[in-house]
Amino acid sequence: MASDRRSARDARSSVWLSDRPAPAAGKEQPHGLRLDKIVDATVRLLDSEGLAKVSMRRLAAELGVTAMSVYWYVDTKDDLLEMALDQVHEEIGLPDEAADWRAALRELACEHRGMLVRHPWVSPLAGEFLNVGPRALAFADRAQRAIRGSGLPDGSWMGALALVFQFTYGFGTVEGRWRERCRTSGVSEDAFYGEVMGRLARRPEYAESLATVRARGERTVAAMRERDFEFALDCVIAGITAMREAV
Amino acid sequence: MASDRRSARDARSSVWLSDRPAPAAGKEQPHGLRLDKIVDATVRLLDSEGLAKVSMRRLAAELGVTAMSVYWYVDTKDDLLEMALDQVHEEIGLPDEAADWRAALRELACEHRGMLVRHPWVSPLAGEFLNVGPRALAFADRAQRAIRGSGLPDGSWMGALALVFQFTYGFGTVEGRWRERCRTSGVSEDAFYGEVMGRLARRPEYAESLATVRARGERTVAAMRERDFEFALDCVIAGITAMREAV
DNA sequence: ACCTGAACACCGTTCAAGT
DNA sequence: ACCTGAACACCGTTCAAGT
Repeated sequence: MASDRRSARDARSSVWLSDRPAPAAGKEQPHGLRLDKIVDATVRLLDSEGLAKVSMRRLAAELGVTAMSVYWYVDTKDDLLEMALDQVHEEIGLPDEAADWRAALRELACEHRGMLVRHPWVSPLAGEFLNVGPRALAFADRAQRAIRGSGLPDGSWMGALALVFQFTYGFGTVEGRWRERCRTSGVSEDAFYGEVMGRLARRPEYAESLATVRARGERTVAAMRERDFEFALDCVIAGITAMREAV
Repeated sequence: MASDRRSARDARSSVWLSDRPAPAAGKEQPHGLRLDKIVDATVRLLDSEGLAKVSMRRLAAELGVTAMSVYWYVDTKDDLLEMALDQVHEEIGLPDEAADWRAALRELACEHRGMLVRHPWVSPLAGEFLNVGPRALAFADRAQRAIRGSGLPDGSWMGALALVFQFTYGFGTVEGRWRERCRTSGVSEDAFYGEVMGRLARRPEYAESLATVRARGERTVAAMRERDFEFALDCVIAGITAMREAV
């Protein structure tokens, strides 16, 4: 519980790997504070204000309490962010255990991307921390059961998973950041895309490059994105299928 | 030039998309300051101290100048970081134009990963900014020429590139962060890996999951990483090859 | 044209004190 | 056991002033 806290957060550790029991809910306190309420408030604040704007003081204000009260429940801001990071992994829907490996991988990839896009602050945190909380591990676990059914030799399992989920991580990161940028500046995605393309087109050296980008032939940013994501997923599945015999 | 600066950095823009000419070197000033020297110093500081530790005051100290001097050459810290971000893209070696598409994509993927690992601060910045500086575009441009030779229908080009380079982005991000963590805490990668695995093994619910991770059968973290990366690349190439007829 | 110093409105966190 | 207030050592940036 909160009373015996880890002394300091050393550079290589994680809340989830401490020797203490995992951060638990506990019972309601006089001021209505409780670890899980604090984490929920953190997630809400991250969603509405973005990672850069979230501070311990701002969060405390949201909870109707002083900044230092939060430190009774949490050792450092990083620990709190790590808990918020794991928290949103609960949103990732896990495919039915009976699903075949292709369907399962596809569903997990879509769910992963969706979570990253709904919470653009997740990407930097997932890159910074180990991301070994219980919900993140349940997701990783399901992915591993999926790849075990692919027919790949077991030495290739982790490589294949890295391909799928590092791809969704990168794709979701860029997509989420792009959409957030448009949202906060009140510009439609298509208008912003047109603006960026127009400015790049003024540099003659990138003419050929822009032609490649435009070759998708879709009219909206959203349509191009779906096309790219779908094709990439098809490509991965086809690649795994082909590699089953290749090794 | 520095004298007529952009007024303020609006949420959706980038130094590279401003109406003004691209940030240029200019000539040496009395105090030895110059934009390119400032950017170089920023890169060095980011490499040695990490993104979190780099501040305008710290950078200025490194340059033997007060914090506010830097603001003569740069509008905001974000603009400066964007220039540092583009700067390191110069390290990415571009394959010979005669190389076939497979060799070219492989080389670009390896170079991209290498850059990300050498500069772990690049990942968060590449996620945050548009990354449309001249060096980043030259890299993107070469990748587009490579995929054009793959035989894929042109509507799939961007999807295939997204797959390759979002994967290398995610892979390089995790690898770089992991190595930095080990470096700053003075633990070997293998010792740290053993520690994390040991702690996860105490949770019985992840037994099957850990078995999957261990199936790679390599003895060092470095060897596992190379195996995963190689397999993922093979898989992408095989996938693209297979998709040429599929569409 | 270039650089400085003081100031403003913030941070995360420590520590002693309150109830 | 839980919460507060003051303080410390920082931030990015503005602004008026120096040379």
